[in-house]
Formats: sequence, structure tokens, C-alpha cells
Amino acid sequence: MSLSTNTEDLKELLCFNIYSLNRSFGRYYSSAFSETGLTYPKFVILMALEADGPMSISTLSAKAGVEANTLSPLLKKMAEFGAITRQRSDDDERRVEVGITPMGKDILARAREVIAKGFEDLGIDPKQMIDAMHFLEETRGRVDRASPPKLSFDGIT
Amino acid sequence: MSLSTNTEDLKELLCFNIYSLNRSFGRYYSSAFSETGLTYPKFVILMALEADGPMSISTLSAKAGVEANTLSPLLKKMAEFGAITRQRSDDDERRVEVGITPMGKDILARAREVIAKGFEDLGIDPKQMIDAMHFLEETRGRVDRASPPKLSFDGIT
DNA sequence: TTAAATTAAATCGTATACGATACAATCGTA
DNA sequence: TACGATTGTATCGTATACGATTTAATTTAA
Repeated sequence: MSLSTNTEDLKELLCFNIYSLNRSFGRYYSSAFSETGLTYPKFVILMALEADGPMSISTLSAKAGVEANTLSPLLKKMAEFGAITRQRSDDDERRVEVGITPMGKDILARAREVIAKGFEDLGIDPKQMIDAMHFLEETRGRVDRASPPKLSFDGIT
Repeated sequence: MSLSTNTEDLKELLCFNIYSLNRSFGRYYSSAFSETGLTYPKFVILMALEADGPMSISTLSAKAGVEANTLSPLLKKMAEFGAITRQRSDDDERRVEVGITPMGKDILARAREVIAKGFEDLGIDPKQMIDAMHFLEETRGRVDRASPPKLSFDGIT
């Protein structure tokens, strides 16, 4: 699908471009990290944990923009592996505090190298990227705040 | 872009912005389409089929940028529902031709209304969007063509 | 012209994702 | 302070995704 000047098409294309590029990045990183078993979502988790120290699952959920029920099993596996720590809070028995381990930090450091190196190879124009990222952030805010219109028709399963 | 050490880092990563906005759009559309059971990937399939007529699964795979093994079960369900047709090619028994049905067209038309309506509400600046989309397309091409550097370390599962 | 490579789909295993639900812990309030 | 509301996690069901493998059909080559 190419960019036409038809407004109707453009509306549909923004989400398609996002959808599509997201999967391209996913394949790219899964290839880059292949030997390691690290995935992009796990990378995001390690980034957040290293940056903002131990935190509860719900806090991490908010930072990474991923639902807590998605993180829950993921964190369990990462803890079993040894990349993160995971323990019930004493203050509030409902909460589970997760933090990065030295092993996790090591993995993260290496992943960062991969990304930095790969990024240079991509040859992306920095200025364009900054503009685009502002647009993406702005758009994400709008989408998150919006209440989408609903139209119903016989369901497709 | 230098990868420094803080959380703000996540926001500075292009891939994070894409990852994040993609899920926001996903939630948005799943809400918009909720009564219908239509999902964004299915919408993309219907778009492609309506635009470029009946085609094989692998052709559709290339157009939508989704692997054929992802489409295969999805198409089967959509055909059972009646939104698309699905039949072995006579020329080449390996191929399966899929096409959109009148019901599928109807669903697509209604989905387009939802999207158009919702899009106006979002209040996105058209010029910024066009620039961003060019950047996204360009970037996707670069990412798809790139051979990511690989660094290995003990696996995380 | 038959065997070897290639191709198209389907299937399998695994990893995200999310809404709905369950459940325990904590909080607010009558 | 008892009890209903809320909160934090975990679990369940479903829907994508993708790589690896399988199977069947077709093409290429020897």
C-alpha cells in the first residue's frame, strides 16, 4: 500500500504503518538477540528496572505501557532465569517488588551495544526521527485518551 | 541518538515509541470494533483483499507484511464466518486463493466508517502525519533490509 | 524422466498481549 | 470497627505473531 493523497486512505494508513513497522522491529530484534533468547518486551522490562530501581508490577506496567497480566508470567520466567528478583512487599502483601540482578544488568548492557550498533547501520536521519517521535508520542496520548466510536454489525470471528 | 542510562531512555527509543503506539492503536480498535469481533489484523486482511482482489495466501502475506503461517489459521476462521472465500487453485494445487465476499465488503465499509469518525476525533495534524508516515515507511524499508548485528551471551528464557 | 530442490500451506511450539475473572490484602466509611 | 469498595497479582480464554517442521505439489537438473 502506498501513500496516496486521498484522505480516507491516509487515515487508514497511519495505523497500518505503525502495525507494520512494529513487526519489522520485532523481527529485527529477535534476530539480533537470537542467541540470547532476549526479546524486545523483555528488553523494555530490563531497561525500566535498571533505570527506576525495584518497583511493583503495576508500576512497571504503567512505565512500560503493558498490562500487568501480561507482565506477570513474563516476570516469573525472568526471575527463574535469574535476570530479575521478585518478592512480596512487607508493607503491602498484595504487591510484588521486581528488580534487576547483576546478571540482568550484564544482559542489558550487551543488548544496548547491539541496538546502538544496529541503529547506526540503519542510517536514519536524526532530525526526521526526532520529529517523528514527537508525533508518535503526541498521537499515543491522543489515542489513549480517546473513546473510540462504536459501530456494530454482525460479528466476525 | 546516544543510549544513556535513564528511564527517559525508553521514550527516546524509536522502537519503543512504535511498540507502544501500536498497542495503543490495538486497544483503541479492539474497543471500536468490540461488538463485531473484528480485529485490526482482520481489518488489514479485508482491506488488502478488497483492494487487490483474490490472491494466494503468500501474496497476501507479502502485502500485509505478516507471515503466511500467521494468516493461515486466521483466514480459515474468516472463511468459516463468511467474510472471505478460500479455495485451492486449479492451476497450482499448492496455492489457496482467498477473496472478499459481499459480507466482507459490508463489514469493511462499516469498519471504515468507525475509523474515519474516530480519526477526526483524534485531531491529528495532517501535515505532521504525512511527514511521519513517510519516515515510518522509509524506516521500515531500512529495518527490513538490514542484517542486525548479533551479540551473544548466556540465554534468558 | 526420475530424483533433487523449491515452493505453498498447514501445523506445532513458544511468546506476547489483553479483557474478564478470581482472590487476597488493604482502605474508606458509616 | 465491621464491611463494602478498591487495589495488586495471578489465572483463564482468546488472538496474534513468528520460526521450525511437515507435507504435498511443482519445478529444475542431472
